[in-house]
Amino acid sequence: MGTASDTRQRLVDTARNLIAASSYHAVGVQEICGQAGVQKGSFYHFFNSKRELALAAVDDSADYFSRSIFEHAFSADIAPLARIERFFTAVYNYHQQVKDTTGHVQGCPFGNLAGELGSVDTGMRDKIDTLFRLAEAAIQLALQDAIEQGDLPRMDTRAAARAIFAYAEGLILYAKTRNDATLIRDLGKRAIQLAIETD
Amino acid sequence: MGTASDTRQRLVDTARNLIAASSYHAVGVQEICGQAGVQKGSFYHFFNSKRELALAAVDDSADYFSRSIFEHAFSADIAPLARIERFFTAVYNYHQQVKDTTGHVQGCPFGNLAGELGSVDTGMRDKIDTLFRLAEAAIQLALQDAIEQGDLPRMDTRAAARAIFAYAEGLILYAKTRNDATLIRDLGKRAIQLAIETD
DNA sequence: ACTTGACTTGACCGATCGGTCTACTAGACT
DNA sequence: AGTCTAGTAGACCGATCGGTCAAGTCAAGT
Repeated sequence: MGTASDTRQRLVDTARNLIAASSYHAVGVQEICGQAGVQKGSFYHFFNSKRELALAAVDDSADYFSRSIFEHAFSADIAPLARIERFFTAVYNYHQQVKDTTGHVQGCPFGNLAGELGSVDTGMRDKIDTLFRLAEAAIQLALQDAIEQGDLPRMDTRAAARAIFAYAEGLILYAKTRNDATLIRDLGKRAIQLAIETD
Repeated sequence: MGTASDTRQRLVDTARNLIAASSYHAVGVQEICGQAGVQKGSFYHFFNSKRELALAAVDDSADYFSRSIFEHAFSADIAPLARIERFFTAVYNYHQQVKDTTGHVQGCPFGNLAGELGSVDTGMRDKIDTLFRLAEAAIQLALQDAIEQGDLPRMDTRAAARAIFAYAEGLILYAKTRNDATLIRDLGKRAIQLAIETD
């Protein structure tokens, strides 16, 4: 049988775009349906609530970024430290392209949602937390490989990976408030400095 | 004459709290009025719109943080590098205290708003941008003083200050998604590493 | 005593919110 | 041919949204 129609996916895609362009609460079910060319009844056939669609949209976004950024940047055949550099430039490229298209640096879709809903919807927060941990793990692996290859001194790779990822999120938010994606590219070069221990 | 009543300030305070606890769009004028003990009509006597109140609330929050964190951390009689350390611990203290009170790390009120509204309300975005630049300037001054005192090598202090502030925002958002403020304290120690040039 | 104007009150507005419900269509299975 | 079910359609719901408005209170200025 399989799913005959692409209605569900159209809803997810539209929600992804609209929420990224503004915010969860600013986008209505009506607007999503309208832009997706779907009727209210169909919406609630596929999703029990707006929140459920948002959760699905986050999953979908996670898949997208995993494929388009993470698999590309953190491929094992790249030198470990170069992976982290690639990650930041890939993030820059993405946000620059969004700005070219929409006129605005929209920021990290996950970070934005975490900021908006994190204190109110713990389910959403936990989901984003899980995604962030995956990113953190990829960075940590790169750091471990770098140490093994003698490119970095021994260190607490978990803390360093956390610092680097938090820095990435901070740069993205900073780029959004400046509406200038190049900050990610320029300042991202300093990320590896965060791996140095300070006691 | 002066302002006889504290109605306006009650509205601002309430808006500050409610928006920080959830988000701009999630809080209604009705809710703000109810919690502040103010009638709809009075609200629109002091503010032309909900947005205008939010802008006033941001200004008010900026004053608060300027007094409670910035003046404390960036006082000129403290050793330059110690100022940056103090800044991060002050930020940690604040978010830990919010968590103790509310159960949630609420994140940076400015960063949250920038994430929610930055692509939609450029006036709000510019206001937050201005605030961020002030913070950046305080950090930059500390770095310059540190260089003069020989605590740091010569460097591009503006870029370094931007990196450090973005890192702070990133840590706060990260702490919110983990609901764990201690990340700010622990990882904040690495901030000064971002001042090191990478070419 | 009277005016002025800041401030308060609360009913009211159209629009939109998230969500429900019933009726219908169309393709697959028996 | 008949049944079943996933999906579509769109009217409808109460609640709430941001915002308006006319009527009033009250203290200061003259």
